[in-house]
Amino acid sequence: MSDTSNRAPKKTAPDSARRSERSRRAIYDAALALIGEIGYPRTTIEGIAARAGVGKQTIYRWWGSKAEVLMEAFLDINEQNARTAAEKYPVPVTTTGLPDTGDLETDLKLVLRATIDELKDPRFEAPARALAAEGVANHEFAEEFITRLLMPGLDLYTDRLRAAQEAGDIRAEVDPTVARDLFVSPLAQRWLQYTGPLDHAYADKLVEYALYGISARPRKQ
Amino acid sequence: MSDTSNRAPKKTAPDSARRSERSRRAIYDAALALIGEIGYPRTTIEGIAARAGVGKQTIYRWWGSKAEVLMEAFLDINEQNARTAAEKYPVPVTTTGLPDTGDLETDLKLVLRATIDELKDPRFEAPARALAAEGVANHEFAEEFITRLLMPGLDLYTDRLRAAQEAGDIRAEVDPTVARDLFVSPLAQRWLQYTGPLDHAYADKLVEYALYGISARPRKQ
Amino acid sequence: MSDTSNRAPKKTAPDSARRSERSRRAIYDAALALIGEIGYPRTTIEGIAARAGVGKQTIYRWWGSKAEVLMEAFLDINEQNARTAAEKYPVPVTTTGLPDTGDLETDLKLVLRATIDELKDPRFEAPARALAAEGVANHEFAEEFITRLLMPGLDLYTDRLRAAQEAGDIRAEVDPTVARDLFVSPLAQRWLQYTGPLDHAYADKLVEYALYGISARPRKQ
Amino acid sequence: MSDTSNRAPKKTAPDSARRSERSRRAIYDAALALIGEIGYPRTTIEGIAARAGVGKQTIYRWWGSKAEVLMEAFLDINEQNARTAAEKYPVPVTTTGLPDTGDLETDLKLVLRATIDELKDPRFEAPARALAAEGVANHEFAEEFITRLLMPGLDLYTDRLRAAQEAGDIRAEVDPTVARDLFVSPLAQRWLQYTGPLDHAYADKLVEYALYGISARPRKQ
DNA sequence: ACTTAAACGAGACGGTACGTCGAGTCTTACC
DNA sequence: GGTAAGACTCGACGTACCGTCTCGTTTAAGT
Repeated sequence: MSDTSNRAPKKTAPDSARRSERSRRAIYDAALALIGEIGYPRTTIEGIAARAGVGKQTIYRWWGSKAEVLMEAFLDINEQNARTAAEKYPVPVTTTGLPDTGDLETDLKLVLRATIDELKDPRFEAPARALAAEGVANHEFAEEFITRLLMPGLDLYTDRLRAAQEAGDIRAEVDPTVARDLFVSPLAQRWLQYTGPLDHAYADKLVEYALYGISARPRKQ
Repeated sequence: MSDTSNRAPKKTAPDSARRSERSRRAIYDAALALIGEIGYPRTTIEGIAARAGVGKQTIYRWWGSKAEVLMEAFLDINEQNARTAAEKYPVPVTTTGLPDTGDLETDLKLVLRATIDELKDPRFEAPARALAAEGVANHEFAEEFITRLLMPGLDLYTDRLRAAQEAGDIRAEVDPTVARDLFVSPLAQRWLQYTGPLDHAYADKLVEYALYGISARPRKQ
Repeated sequence: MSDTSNRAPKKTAPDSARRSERSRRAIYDAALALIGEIGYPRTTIEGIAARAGVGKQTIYRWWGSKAEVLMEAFLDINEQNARTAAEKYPVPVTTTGLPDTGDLETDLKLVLRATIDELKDPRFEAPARALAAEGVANHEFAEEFITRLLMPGLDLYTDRLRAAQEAGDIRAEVDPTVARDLFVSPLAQRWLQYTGPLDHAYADKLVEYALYGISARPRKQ
Repeated sequence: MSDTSNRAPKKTAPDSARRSERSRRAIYDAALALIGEIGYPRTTIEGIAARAGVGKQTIYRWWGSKAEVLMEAFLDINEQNARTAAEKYPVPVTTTGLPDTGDLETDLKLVLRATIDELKDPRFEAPARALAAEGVANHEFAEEFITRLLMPGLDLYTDRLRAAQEAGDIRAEVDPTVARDLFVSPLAQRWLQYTGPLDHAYADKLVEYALYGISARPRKQ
């Protein structure tokens, strides 16, 4: 049931059974709070430790870097959200996947709009950007970031599109992972790089253009 | 016509007329070399100064941060490339814009493939990622980064698409900036976040899907 | 008995119980060595730290300035000398005070000669001058310098003179601290300001003149 | 015959005939003002130049260090004082020497008291201490300091004492330079090292003790 | 009066050290 | 053995001045 695998130990793996749950949570809380208040670069390990009422060594024992702390803090939030959602709905959305009402266009617009709303959540913004930036700059970190945080979200889209393809709503020769990028990447870039406004109208246009094409002429051949 | 005003002075603006061109170039070279060799985070202002054979104050006098140095180094490269290109071709590509042979699909594939090749250029990689990461994390920096480096490149796409629209190749009601994202953002995200392979086949698929849509059914209404 | 209070803390006083004795001695040694080798002004905190194999912060944690380090280095030497002397002689000189053979003139000549020899000790010269100079220039520092280093030495003279007065060797109305200056200040000035040769003959003359006066005529009244 | 030679040039001796008198005075004024306001160590060459409205190079051209500037500023003050005094009195004091009324004791008390008053002049204090401190720490500088500033003042005492000796007021075998120290050095040390109060009563006692001795017994032999 | 070369103000430059901050390691005392 | 606390070594930060080096601009001498 519980996670007994050690993560990122330094010398001799610490005994995670004796780990202080209290400190772990305090560290997550302190890290997220500080990043929200003073920004990621000015958030220091020392600052997190002091705010959490924890020794520095306790952080270094269990994590390899500030970025790792932040990522696990995020994963922890996800987990809690999932648990909370599970209480409300018998079968949580994040487990089932994206809604499938049979109307692909409507479903996609709905989900993209929701994604945009989530990206614009101010509590979410600062730490999420920090995490993304770390991933851009640091290949090694990116790998963990992608597999543990980013991909699970993207796969929901891929799955929904694959389902649509099987239902005959999407052309058979289309690669679902590429198709997924047509919807998701523009959102990602507008969020990451401020290349334009990120609103519901944008989501709707993306869905229309991607589904039916922008060309005024039929495909060659 | 172009911007000759001095930028980013500290206390009492230094006299840019007396600025040492020699030092400026040495600093760009040192910064790019170090970022390539040891990575952006381990590249320090002190390291750049030492490598460039320059006093630290000379860097702090003209730039506000490591990121600013890097950005201007990039702009400087762009300028030099433009100058070099101008010698070869009477009318440089970057001024004219993207190629317009009349065949939109072919043109787009060509340009996207070239963009991908450029993104994968190993000399380009490390500093460009550093710059992008800095932009993701730091809104203030992002603004300059976007207007001075990112947007000029994106606008070439927008312009080409607008031309296609005027030529009747793209539906009239399509927003060219949104259309542009269908091609460019997937590349951006795959490069920034390693969400999938970034190759010529990918570029081709993107163009096909975006131009003609992925839907197996006609648009509603 | 001795001074166990912590001194000169910066922000939140560091815990002197956990202080590294090893580093403290290394810092004293490095400071004295550097001052001897390259002189006081060219001796830097960074240099001391590097030579002592110590972080700069360790110096800044426990001392407020280069001068304070030097003074404590001196006090440390004094302490060690006292300890060493205590091993040789059951009752150390510095505790007993100046010799009192009953012959004031001889005693004073002996002690002044010894003082001159000590002042001319080459190991002693550079750091002692630096300390004195710092005291001349800086009133705040002077206070500590005087009470902790200078006065204890001077008081030995005052005490000896007071004893002589009680023995009837010195006129009753003479102020011993002023009398002390007649012997000590000329030495001090010749050492500090090079106003003349500083040798045993000088000491002898001082004693004779001060004890019996330079006037060829009797006192008025 | 007179000294028109340039002093302390750097590379090729500057032409002192073309020297700007205006700048020279401005530099003296700025140096003394700054030392009075913020203290000697925090007074910088750059600060003096800025305050004097002068280029740094103008200082480096004519002086070798901050201390040299200060010393010449002092000599300049002396000169001006001498000139001012010369206007009042036909034969200036500093040229004639100390007063010689025939009563040695009274003369010495008068002059020592005047010296003490001068030492305690607040305008005089900060720069004079700085100069003295520099002399203590730096042998090379000390030499100039002594010959040009200190000794001329001390010689007045020596001369007066020699005159007294010739008049039969002081024993024939007494060395006047040593005798001089009995009066002057205690003042110097109390001023330099704060070893006790420096007032008129102290001056009086010094004169009495030095003239007639502190011993209660006659000289041996 | 005109020419010309040096001194001048200004300040950018390559450097060194400052005093501070934080990283990551290590030690001590507690539980 | 994990923990809170914090001293330690190390290295970079951004600042302040150093002393040197151009730059024009006065300015005084010598034509």
